Amino acid sequence: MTTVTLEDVARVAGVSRATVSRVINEKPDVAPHIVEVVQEAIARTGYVPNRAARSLVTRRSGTVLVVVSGTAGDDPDAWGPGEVLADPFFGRVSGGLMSSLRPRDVHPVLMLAVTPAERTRVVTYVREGSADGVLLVSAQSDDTLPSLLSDERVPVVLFSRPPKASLPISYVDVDNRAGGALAAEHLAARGCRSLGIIAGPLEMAGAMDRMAGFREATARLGIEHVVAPGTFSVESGGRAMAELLDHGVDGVFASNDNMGVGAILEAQDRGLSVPDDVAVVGFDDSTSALMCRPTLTTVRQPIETMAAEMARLLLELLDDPGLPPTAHLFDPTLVIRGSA
Amino acid sequence: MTTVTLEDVARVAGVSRATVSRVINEKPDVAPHIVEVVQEAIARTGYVPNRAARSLVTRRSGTVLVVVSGTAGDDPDAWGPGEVLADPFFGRVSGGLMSSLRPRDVHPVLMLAVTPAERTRVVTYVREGSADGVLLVSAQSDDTLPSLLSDERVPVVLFSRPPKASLPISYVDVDNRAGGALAAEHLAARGCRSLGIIAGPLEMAGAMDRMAGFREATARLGIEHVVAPGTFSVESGGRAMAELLDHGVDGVFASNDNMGVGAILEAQDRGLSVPDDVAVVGFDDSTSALMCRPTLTTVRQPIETMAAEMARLLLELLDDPGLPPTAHLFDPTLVIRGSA
DNA sequence: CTGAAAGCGCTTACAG
DNA sequence: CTGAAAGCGCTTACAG
Repeated sequence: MTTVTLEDVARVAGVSRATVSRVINEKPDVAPHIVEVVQEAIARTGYVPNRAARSLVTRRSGTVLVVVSGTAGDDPDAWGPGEVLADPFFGRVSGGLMSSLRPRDVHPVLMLAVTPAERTRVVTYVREGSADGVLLVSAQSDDTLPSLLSDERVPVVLFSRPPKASLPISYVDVDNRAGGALAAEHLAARGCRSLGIIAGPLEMAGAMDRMAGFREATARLGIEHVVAPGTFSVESGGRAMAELLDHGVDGVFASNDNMGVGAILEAQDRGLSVPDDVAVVGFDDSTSALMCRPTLTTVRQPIETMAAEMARLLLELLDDPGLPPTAHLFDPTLVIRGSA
Repeated sequence: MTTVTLEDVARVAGVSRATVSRVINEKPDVAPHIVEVVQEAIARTGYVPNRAARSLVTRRSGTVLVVVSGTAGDDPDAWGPGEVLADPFFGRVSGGLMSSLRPRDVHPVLMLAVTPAERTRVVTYVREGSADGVLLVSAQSDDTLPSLLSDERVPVVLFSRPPKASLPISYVDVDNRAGGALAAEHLAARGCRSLGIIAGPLEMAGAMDRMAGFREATARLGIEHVVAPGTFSVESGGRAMAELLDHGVDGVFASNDNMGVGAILEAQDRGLSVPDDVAVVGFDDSTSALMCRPTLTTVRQPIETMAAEMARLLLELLDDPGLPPTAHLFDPTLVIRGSA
């Protein structure tokens, strides 16, 4: 199985290497009959272009880095990159990315960035030409990777707004503030008089924004609310719900669906009825929203669509590096089910 | 930002390109003081080796393909590659792969293979040198990709046993048969007299094996059982449970946790108590096992460990292509919780 | 222990 | 419309 090269194809076709290269890259101005002869030679020899050789001259790898970034933290229950992978959220993001990447024959390389060394590795990976750009799924707002990439002029698009608003970086995000408001308004419209919010990890901008939107809306509506901390896990949702129930709330906004499920289970463990004694609204519209009874009313974010747009933005940026950063904020929608 | 090359570093260090290359690749037999000078020059110039140039000569990409394969099917509820990504199962596999790959600085490229063209693309990708080998997460037993890769002599390791036992391919898998037996034995030991199994998609070898193991055990124990079909989704688990309950079963084995959750919800919707009226055992020990009440008793497969071993096997194979195919079958364990 | 030189397999001005 | 030639940035025998 000695590998076939351009040279071999050229010999078989009786033309020069340059001509074969032109046919393969579908350059115009090659005589039709030559194209035919060359294609036949390619088929007969089973030729496949060597990517490294091509990359060396085109300076394109045909690959983008998908980075899941954040710090692991000490809390094993925390929202580190490891957990991100196992969360259906990441799978949905991957699926969305694929839908934009596949048609362009660009492939995603997965990388985790938790330590400083790993963050440097991300930059190096692009520098060495192994990938053309970065799709960054960054959770924490104190993550230094976005500004690192921006400083190093690495083409990058973020999933979720950048830590510093001033950073010249493209991103997609859902309007988390509006989502939090949607939850508050729905609970109020149901007649809830005493609200609670189960916050997400506050080092995440999205969790912060959901809470801010919820707060603003309750203030506007003149309803009291109490806050309990959570980590986005089912268990933390249950613990937070216990706190909130001790405060006598009758309506709860869980900052993600997993915690919403935990909240429902906790209420039921105490013999309370959802939504009659306490109503619960989640966030995400993930598969877990259907794993409880009643099913979870939730604020939906269109993750697949957002991810697809994210990839599209990066591809655009690679085609035209001069493009200014653009942000695409998606509207959340309320999905009403049984829990509120 | 003109790119720095070996040549530049060599000039700064006052040595030859070859020497710089040796230092970078940590070859022995370079004078200590030269090593120092070169490292300084590298630091000062900010040099990063060009991966394409290196690949061109070493014929190694430092990358492996992670392929999720299968046919999409007509049923939107079916178990296609798209759903595989969103399933926590895949996330756990990714996490496991990472743990073996990262220390070796090998990076996974994700690829979906649903159509024949995409299956060919997998082979081409390795042929063109874009990846050194393939980690294949293949669901369906009629998948042609394993034999295609084997025929083309592409280094590959499967997650789950190959469709044809005769194929000379390395793989890791859980002993699904033993797992099915574990479930049957546990239900029997609990005193269940009339069992049911919610089967997975039977085009998947694993689903088949779980059922076979369950069957063998019930036969051995002299207990009747009835079968209902499922697709691995929560909803299909509920539908199947409805069928089984109509048959009056008092113990159910769901071939995965999602269906187990669906089964519990269906029983409860009918006013039945789990586990008193009907006991339920799942398979996987995924996060969803904790999203229901009672929590789900389940047959655990050590996915992360299996995936890590899978990657280790491929790396080994790449280092020594002559190695014979090896199979690593992992033992399932029963995790007893509230549902059975 | 170090350097000069060949070569990996492509693409792309440059002539013609 | 086509070919000869240079060059992309490395690694690796081969001498010394």
